[in-house]
Amino acid sequence: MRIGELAKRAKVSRDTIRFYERHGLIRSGVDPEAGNSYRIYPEDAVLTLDVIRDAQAAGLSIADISMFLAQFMAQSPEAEAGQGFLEAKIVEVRARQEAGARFLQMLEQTKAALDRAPQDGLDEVTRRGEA
Amino acid sequence: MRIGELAKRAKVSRDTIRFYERHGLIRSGVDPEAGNSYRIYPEDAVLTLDVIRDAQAAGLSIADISMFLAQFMAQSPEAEAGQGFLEAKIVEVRARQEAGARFLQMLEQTKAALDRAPQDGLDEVTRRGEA
DNA sequence: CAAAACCATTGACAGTGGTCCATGGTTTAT
DNA sequence: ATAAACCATGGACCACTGTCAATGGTTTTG
Repeated sequence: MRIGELAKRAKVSRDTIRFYERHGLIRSGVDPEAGNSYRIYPEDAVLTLDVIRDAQAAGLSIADISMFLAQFMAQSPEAEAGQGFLEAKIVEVRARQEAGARFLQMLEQTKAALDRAPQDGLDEVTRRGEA
Repeated sequence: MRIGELAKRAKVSRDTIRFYERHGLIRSGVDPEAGNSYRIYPEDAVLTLDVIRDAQAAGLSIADISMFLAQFMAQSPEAEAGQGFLEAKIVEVRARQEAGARFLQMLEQTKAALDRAPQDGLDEVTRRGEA
């Protein structure tokens, strides 16, 4: 498919796709039949873009995601080097998820306290936090 | 305490503390006794910096965190306005946590597949993904 | 067939989250 | 009392993650 359709299906801008492609997260080719310079993206590029979104939510940088996708796609037996990378990212992401979960609880407790007593402070949460 | 001690205790740089302060995430005063311009930070600034870290892990921007802290500290009954803000952030963070968890699973599965068969592709994960 | 819609490439621009440096003052330790 | 360590302020600078605009070519559609 061409960039416009991919953009629409994956809900990202064309420019973002080009940005990712420049950074090696997405690959494309050209149709040799057609005499134009239009890039053709494989169907699974949509899925790749979904993965990129999730990876970003997990806190990975573009460079990280590029590494990950290389490992993930790895048809070639060039693994080994990236073993440590995956392990490191797992540790990192787990920590970030835990921190995020902690903060989510604070958000929820804060809202709950404010719902309960919209006109005064929220000592409850603060006291609970001190436990 | 002074900025150096806070920096050490919270494990952030002095410049980062100043950056946060400029953006309203941290507050400080000066000791009127001392004739200097050194800023004094309250004990709980350490905790605030911890919260900031977690909030960033949850994907909040500095502006968001500023809003949140204002709600959280809210001694004043100026709540109401921020009710919707908290709700919105909760929804947002939950979604991000789920996406992050999804990606973490991919990471784990990819590593597992690579551990199992370091020299060939990782069709298992791919096939599982297609379910 | 002409306009509208699409595409590629290049490079400038923007917002975010810091970091660094220069300058000059203050405190602490030797 | 002097050097080392600390502090404040201001502004320049940085990496990252896009976004936009200009230019010129291609396809689709009415």
